Amino acid sequence: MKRQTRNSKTNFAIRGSAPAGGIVARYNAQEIEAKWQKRWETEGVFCASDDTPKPKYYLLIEFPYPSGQGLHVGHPRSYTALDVVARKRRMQGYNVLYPIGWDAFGLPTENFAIKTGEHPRVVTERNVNRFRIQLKRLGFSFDWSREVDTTDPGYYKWTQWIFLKLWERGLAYRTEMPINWCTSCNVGLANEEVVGGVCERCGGEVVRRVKSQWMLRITTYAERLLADLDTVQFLDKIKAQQSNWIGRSTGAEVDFPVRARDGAKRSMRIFTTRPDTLFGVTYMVLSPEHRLVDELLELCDNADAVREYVRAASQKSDFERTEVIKEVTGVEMKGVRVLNPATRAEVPLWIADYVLISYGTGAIMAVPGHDERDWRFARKYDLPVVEVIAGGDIEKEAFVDIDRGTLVNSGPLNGLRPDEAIVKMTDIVEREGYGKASVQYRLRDWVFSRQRYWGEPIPMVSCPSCGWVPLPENDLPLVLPEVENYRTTDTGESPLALLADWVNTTCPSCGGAAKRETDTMPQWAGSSWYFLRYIDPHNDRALASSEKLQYWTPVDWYNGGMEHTTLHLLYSRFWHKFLYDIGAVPTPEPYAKRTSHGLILGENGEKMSKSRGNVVNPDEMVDKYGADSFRLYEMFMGAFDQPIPWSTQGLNGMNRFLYRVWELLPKVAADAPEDPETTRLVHQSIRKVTEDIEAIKFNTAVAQLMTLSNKFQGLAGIRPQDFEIFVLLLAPFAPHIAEELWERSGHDSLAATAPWPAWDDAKLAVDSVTIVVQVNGKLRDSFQAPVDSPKEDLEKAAREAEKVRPHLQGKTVRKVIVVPNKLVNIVAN
RNA sequence: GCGAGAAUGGCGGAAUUGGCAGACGCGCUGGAUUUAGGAUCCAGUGGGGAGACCUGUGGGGGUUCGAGUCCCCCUUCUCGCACCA
Repeated sequence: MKRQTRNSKTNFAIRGSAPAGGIVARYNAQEIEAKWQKRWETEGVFCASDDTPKPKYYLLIEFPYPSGQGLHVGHPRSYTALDVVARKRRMQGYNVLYPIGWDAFGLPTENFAIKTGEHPRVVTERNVNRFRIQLKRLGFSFDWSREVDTTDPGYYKWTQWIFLKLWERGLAYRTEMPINWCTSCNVGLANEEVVGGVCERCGGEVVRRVKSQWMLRITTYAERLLADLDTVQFLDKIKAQQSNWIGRSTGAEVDFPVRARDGAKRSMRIFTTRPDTLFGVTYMVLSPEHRLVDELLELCDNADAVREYVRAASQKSDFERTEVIKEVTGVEMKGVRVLNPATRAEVPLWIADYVLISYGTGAIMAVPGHDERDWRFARKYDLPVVEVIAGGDIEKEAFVDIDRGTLVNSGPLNGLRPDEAIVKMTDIVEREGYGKASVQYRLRDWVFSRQRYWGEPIPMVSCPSCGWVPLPENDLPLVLPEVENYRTTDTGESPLALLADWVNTTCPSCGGAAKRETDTMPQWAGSSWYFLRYIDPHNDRALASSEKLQYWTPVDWYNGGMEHTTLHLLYSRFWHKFLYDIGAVPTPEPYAKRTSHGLILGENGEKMSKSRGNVVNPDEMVDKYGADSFRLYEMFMGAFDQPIPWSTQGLNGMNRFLYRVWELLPKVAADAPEDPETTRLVHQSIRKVTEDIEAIKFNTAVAQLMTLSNKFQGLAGIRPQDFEIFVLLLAPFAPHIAEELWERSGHDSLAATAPWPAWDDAKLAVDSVTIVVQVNGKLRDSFQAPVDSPKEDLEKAAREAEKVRPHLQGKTVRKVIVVPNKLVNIVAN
């Protein structure tokens, strides 16, 4: 029996010793937290107002995917951080919008449905309910009245509407694209489901299957997505990732005439960032998927070998094609020659899969002397290597340095530096008419189709006479129909393809028989604009009213994980810019400021996951220690942007801290004397907590609160005004206990709506400072001196300091450095 | 390979216009109180040394009266991208 009692989940603090006098009840987190959560909710304290003279502040977190596992302790790190900011902003007089919703379409739910046969909607609803309960227990100041759900037809109506607008503007189109296909599950896989070249679930072989799919022309926005990074406050590393992903390169496109035995006029266009090396071209390369390969196939002397190479390349998975970097392969198109327009020399034409069809023009000029890949290839197939930039040793390796070297063997470019030669050659190419300056982006268009059930249906109809026809806006939302089976079909179509009644429809344009699109949208779709819906979540006439958008956009502060700082951020910026262009939103950028948090790892320092068995459940933590301790620990555990292992013992420490804070209450006394040191610490704390929250240094803000609490603990009596400031500073971090202490301090109003404390610079001033004395840079002594003492006084005092004199014995003082208010360093030998 | 970031006690981490290294917390040690302790309170806690002192921020150089902090070189780790012409 005894064992059982000891192991039962009870709040440790309840078992603490009775407080002095026994007047105040012991700290009971559960009781306090339930009480204040209820009061906040009944009074609607955290509902944002759409009609107030107050300045607005819009805080956004990445909305959660409601998985079957429920919340784990990693989720609340971001939510708590911005909750701290939200609560502080309200106290500072802002009208704060801090919303929450569900990114509920997606694979795990669908896979669960496939396994159990339960409808994804039912599963989603259950998961959302669980998440909601879990989040509410943590006391976040979300405006729950604005909750959105991407799977709600009232929501995805507008996701579909945006798609129609994109189609109208020519930004949505269809093309053949390969998908990942698991040969064992017989199902199309998302990239993240392919791990190490095999299916994540069954370990089966994954091959590429070409399918016609919807694409979004994000590349049209590449330049603006890059340039406008200058107009937003994203952490530098986030900007760097965005800019790397867009990957702008400048260079030139050059047309090379192709000579084949039929004598027809053809040319091959290439992109190069190094037009300065044009004189060093020794062969040309087409990617295996290039149009010219088909065209030239029958004109070359080794058609069989070429056909075989192209076939083999197409069989390779993406994984194979990119993984085996060291081994380059290719095949020459014998009998076909390419003319270098600059030198008039003929060079051979090769096909190699190190050239990608998806970048530039899918064809390159090979300069083995000055490009590593070309060098490797030339070595393997014994192709000539010509030096056109002196400065390296091209026998040993390609000389790719662009900052040094001199052009040689290059006619008009000889003697120039590479950077000069690039400019000059680009001019020549343009003047002579066989090329032009060009900019290329690494960014690819966005594959927008998923052959899945649990996503937004794409509102398009395929008509044999009209082609692809959009649904009229009035027909939106196109509701996801019920199906019997959630598996993709054997042909790789979405399960929707099996619903003849749904697929077969009439063409909105000509009224003839037509078929609906059966692909659905990717999970990225709903999450690309959700922050706009929070602004006006129940509007059925627009995605949000323009007045409300005018007031609330842009999001003032968006925080999320580093794992979403490329794709999600880029996609939503793209959609937002598009919406801006069609006049649907008032700002060109969605987020004014973006920060990111580090991952919370398991106690063993490894990534938290069910398979590793190191997942920590926040419910258990809250049961045991309370939401306030939990929130404090999430903020205190380490630098916000660093990954950090969880420690339940550390959380226990926060519980102890709150217990000590609670025990301060009986010491608060109206007649307590003012202690100048305490007053100074109070004002220092106001300043530090105020500034640290803005600087995302939540851990040091909490540490300052602990320091102040420790100071209070050492006093015989605490002045009420000092204690109340402490309570208000604590309120954003541990809001429940703060409300309780605020109430017990005699307030009827809420701490959540009290004004944020202001510090007084005059109170920070000190009248004496500690002066450190060094001899030859080593610390020997220290003494107190009045602020701003003259240098002479400090030097004199330093020379006479007790522990200093022995170190000066028998030495000559060469120099004395005096830093006012800080230190004296005596140099002697 | 490219890009970004990091390396400080037993652990998480503080400290950068260069000026007392280790704030704050965890853990640990000793003590008090207790029927009991994963409760609470008090004291201690980078390493070495009885001590005055010596030594110490991944490694090696440098600048400086003075370097965790600035400069050069190197090592290791984390994240993102990866044959992008």
